[in-house]
Amino acid sequence: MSTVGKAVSLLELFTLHEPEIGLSDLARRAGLDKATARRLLMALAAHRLIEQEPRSRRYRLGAGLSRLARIRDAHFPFVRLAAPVIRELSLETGETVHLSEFSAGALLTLHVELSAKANRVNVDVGQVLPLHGTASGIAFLAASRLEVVGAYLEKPLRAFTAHTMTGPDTLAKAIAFAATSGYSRSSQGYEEGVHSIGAAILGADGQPIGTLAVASPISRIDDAIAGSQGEAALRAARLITARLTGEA
Amino acid sequence: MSTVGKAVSLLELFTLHEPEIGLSDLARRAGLDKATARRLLMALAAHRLIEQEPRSRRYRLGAGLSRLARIRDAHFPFVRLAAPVIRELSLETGETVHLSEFSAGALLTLHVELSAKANRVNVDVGQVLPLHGTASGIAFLAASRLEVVGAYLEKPLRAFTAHTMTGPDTLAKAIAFAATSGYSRSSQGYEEGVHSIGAAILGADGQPIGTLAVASPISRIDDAIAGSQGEAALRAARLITARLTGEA
DNA sequence: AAACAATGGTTCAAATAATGGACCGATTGG
DNA sequence: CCAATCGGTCCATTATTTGAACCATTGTTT
Repeated sequence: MSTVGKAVSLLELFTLHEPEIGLSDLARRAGLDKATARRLLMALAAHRLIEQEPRSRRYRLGAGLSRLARIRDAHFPFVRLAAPVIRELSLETGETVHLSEFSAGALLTLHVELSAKANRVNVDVGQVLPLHGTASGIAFLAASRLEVVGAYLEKPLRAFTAHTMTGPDTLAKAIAFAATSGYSRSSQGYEEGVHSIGAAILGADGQPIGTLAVASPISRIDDAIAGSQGEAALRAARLITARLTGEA
Repeated sequence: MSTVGKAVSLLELFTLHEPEIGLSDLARRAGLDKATARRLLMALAAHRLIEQEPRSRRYRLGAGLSRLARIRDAHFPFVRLAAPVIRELSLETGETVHLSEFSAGALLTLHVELSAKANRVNVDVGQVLPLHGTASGIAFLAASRLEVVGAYLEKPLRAFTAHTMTGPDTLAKAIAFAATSGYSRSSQGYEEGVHSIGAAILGADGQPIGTLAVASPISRIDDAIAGSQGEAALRAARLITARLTGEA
């Protein structure tokens, strides 16, 4: 791996649950030598992508990241524009709703609005979703150009649960449903007991850039509820698309 | 410079005003070979810190930065922690109060609490403040290490109004005042008719990371009021510092 | 249309920067 | 009090990065 890749993989070790990590720990988990890890951390710290807590000497993500993210978000205000719509959709459906952006062949979860119910689906920001096997992914594929879909379906597809759609035929069917109805549906394709409804968000060029999805415990879902969630998800996705492309 | 440093300096070429840059341009500005720049960009793109617009083939900051910034902000909630204190200070003084973070040689306004009065100072989130010429900046310099201050004062300083302090001597005096009293004072240094009182917020290492400032119409200010605003600003800044560093 | 000057992207021998085992002093915990 | 772990440093060896020369393509100028 490139040196830069190693440095970035150090950054990626930090999570919401573990925002500060010591040197030895970082080196061990990244599979690097302690000396190497330290040199990389120092290089990152020089640009404020990493900070070091002076008391404990542990490392954490730096302010430079916030700065760079602000620049990106100002130009590409996906989350900022979508967040209120996502929240509204969560209140309307009473379920957890999450927003994802397409990036490097997968969907990256950017924002989550959790259901207020005790029995709810939990999704983490930062989670990477495959294009097959999640409602978000199917909705994304359904909005993509055919050549993109074809290229994706050629590769072997991993099954995450016993219900994951891996056959090209069943997937094509699900994609066709999403293409006609405007929303996709996935029952326990990624995690047992979770039902999801997805809809694609489009960029200014009409190509999909991300998705939103309503995730419910399967026990609360029947066809009528799924249908109304689908309509609501589609409306929300179209609203975000319109605002993003300035057609508001 | 380390390879990692070069890669990060590529990221730092993107700004609010120029969020997409082509390969040759990036290489030229970073002082790197085209081939080198591209390899670094590819390494960054593999981790989603950079994206490439497929049509124009230009590069932009990637979604991974937003992800990492979210993790950092969740753990190091500068604005979230400071906002209630800012609000309280605004209510106490009856004036507009704003919060800034040091970033790339200047202060970036992150949060504003406007005065309830009709005649008030308006400040915008996102506004960039110079270190000289604003009360925030003087307070920041007064809390910085001497070498940082020296380096900054060496460069020629722009005058924003007829009252802007640009001479090293007058600035040194203002900094000295801020260093002893804990708060800085600037009268019409950045905008005519505006009087400001600033105080620095410190990180865990004792170095300043940002500032807050009380901004009033100059017609409402006399020395006694300025003094009480200064004491209040200092208390508020210390409270935020304490909460940030966990010494609450 | 032809010539031109950019652009993004690729290759490979040479040069440079990254690597990691050994080591140090300081904490920590049994 | 000792053993284990921590963060941090050193430097000969090694592997990665480097950049001039090279395409193919695009868009501009003559």
